[in-house]
Amino acid sequence: MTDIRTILEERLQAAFDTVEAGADPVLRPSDHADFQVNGTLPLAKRLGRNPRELAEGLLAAVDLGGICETVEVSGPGFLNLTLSAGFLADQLQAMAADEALGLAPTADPVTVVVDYSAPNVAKEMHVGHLRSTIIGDALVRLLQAAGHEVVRENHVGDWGTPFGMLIEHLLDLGEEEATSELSVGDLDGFYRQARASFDADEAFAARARARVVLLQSGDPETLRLWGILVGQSIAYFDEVYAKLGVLLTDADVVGESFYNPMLEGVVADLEALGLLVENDGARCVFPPGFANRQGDPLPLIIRKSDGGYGYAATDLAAIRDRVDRLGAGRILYVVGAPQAQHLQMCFAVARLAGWLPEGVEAVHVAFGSVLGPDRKVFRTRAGSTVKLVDLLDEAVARAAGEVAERNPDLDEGTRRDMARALGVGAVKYADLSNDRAKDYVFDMDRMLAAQGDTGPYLQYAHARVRNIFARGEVDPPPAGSPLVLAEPAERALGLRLLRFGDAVAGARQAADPHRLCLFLYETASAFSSFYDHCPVLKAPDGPTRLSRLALADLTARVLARGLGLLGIEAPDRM
RNA sequence: GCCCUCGUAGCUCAGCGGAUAGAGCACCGGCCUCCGGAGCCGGUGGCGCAGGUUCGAGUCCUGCCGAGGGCGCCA
Repeated sequence: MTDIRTILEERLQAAFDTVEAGADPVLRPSDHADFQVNGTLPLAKRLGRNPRELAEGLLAAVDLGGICETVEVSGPGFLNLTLSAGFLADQLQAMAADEALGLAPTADPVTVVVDYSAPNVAKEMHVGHLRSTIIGDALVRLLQAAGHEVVRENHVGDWGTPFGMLIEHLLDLGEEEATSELSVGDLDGFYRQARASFDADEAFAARARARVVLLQSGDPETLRLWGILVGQSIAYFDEVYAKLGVLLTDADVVGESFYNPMLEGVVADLEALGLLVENDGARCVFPPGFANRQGDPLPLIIRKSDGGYGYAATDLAAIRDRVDRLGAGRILYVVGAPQAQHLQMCFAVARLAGWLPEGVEAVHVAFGSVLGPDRKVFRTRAGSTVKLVDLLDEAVARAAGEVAERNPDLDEGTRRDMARALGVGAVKYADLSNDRAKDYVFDMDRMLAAQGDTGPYLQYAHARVRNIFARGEVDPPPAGSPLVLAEPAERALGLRLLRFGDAVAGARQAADPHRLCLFLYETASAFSSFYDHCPVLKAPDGPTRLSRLALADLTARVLARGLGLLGIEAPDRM
């Protein structure tokens, strides 16, 4: 099926071309009609003509027969388009018959590498990882749905100086004891103890430093111990991912250590290109356009004065690997906003070195911080970071209370599934429905509220639709069933549903899931209004009943699919 | 000091250069002859300040004020 927007744009373009070839009609949704054409005003300005007269002329020239009920010149010279109910009904019928709900695959699929989540070995996942993981997951789903080849990369922090003390702590505890501690997910406890020994015990610190050297020199026994830490942590991350219901698995882990063998080449090649500058013993690149607080050029440190590699070296190696080995046409970094400058510098250096060719896009999909009620970075009352699992468990537990109250008749397993879908969905939706770039205040009461722009409200709307069929013991009408949009609420819902493709495309192009959230909330609202005003099972006649059932079914499918693209479940009951 | 992001209703947020700036929460008032009231319908209330570009600015540009973040060997 061809979406309405495309159809309208084609017809309008033909009319605009008669006045000035290529003039953009600037078609937009409107508060005053279904769509409005804004392009008349700039065009009139350019031609020095009266905008209303020009609009009148275009109105006469444009062929919208069978599509629009009315087209009129309005205000200073806009064209207001009101679609005909019959056309809308036909479009909806086609959409309902389409498995993909009108979501068309992209014309130019590329390989997109999405770098997200990135927890640290032997460190707890916290709310910062929540944002990266959830936003990244939604973007992966949106891109896959468009037919892009998506490579998920979880850039786990599995290398660096802290591993000296972590390995020594592991030895002090004994392998078995350490393994069991890590397997229950007390990662922060493990890390804290290691840190404490390092700070308090000089002998331990010396062992830790020696251990770093062994690790970096590839000592087999040290690598084996390191592998225990990494393996246990990744197993733990997998549990968290499963709890979150995201697509990431341990197969997507491409840790920092993966790039170790490539670092020497990064340095050598930068050297050969003449980009590397020795500065205070460190080897740096100074990409143009970056300055420090004195206004001097800002370095990207590739190799530290102690001979170790900076994380910039790893990030550059990753870019090369993604372009050369994975064939990336676009790389998305779902990373917090504070790292903007670092990433921009890496991209700049990669461009200078020719590792990031002209046609390959590198995009920092930046996001703001999660704040506590005091508007400071979210922490527990004790001042430590909040464990992601604790947060999820609390959300699910609260949802479970709600579910038990409303569905005392259901068996425990079903209730548990519902509570999980509800609790996790609430947390995800709250995060995704905010503008990525902004900080947001974490408020569990609000995200779990059943009213307002929340996950539970959307899931409820979906469950309500599904329940029409369960309660009425009817199946959704077969594909191709005719629709009638007689009531204003039917028309409003129908028009809303037809904008699904636009909403999905917009969210994908801007890498901004909150646009899809907004659409889904509006859809749920439109459905609720429709459901209140238009009896479905008790419709006045057979054709109306069938049409409303078809509209209800399409609503359920759009909500479920839309939520699915965000990584949020849509249970049939709740 | 320089750079980046953000200032929209009491609170939390939408708003793709277009008309009278929209929601939700809270508050006030309606709707149970109703298929799920976790709902629907209505009301009160707002673009940080000052310039500029434009036919038209919440949106783009400049300056100021305010908040957060970044600014050479942690990732």
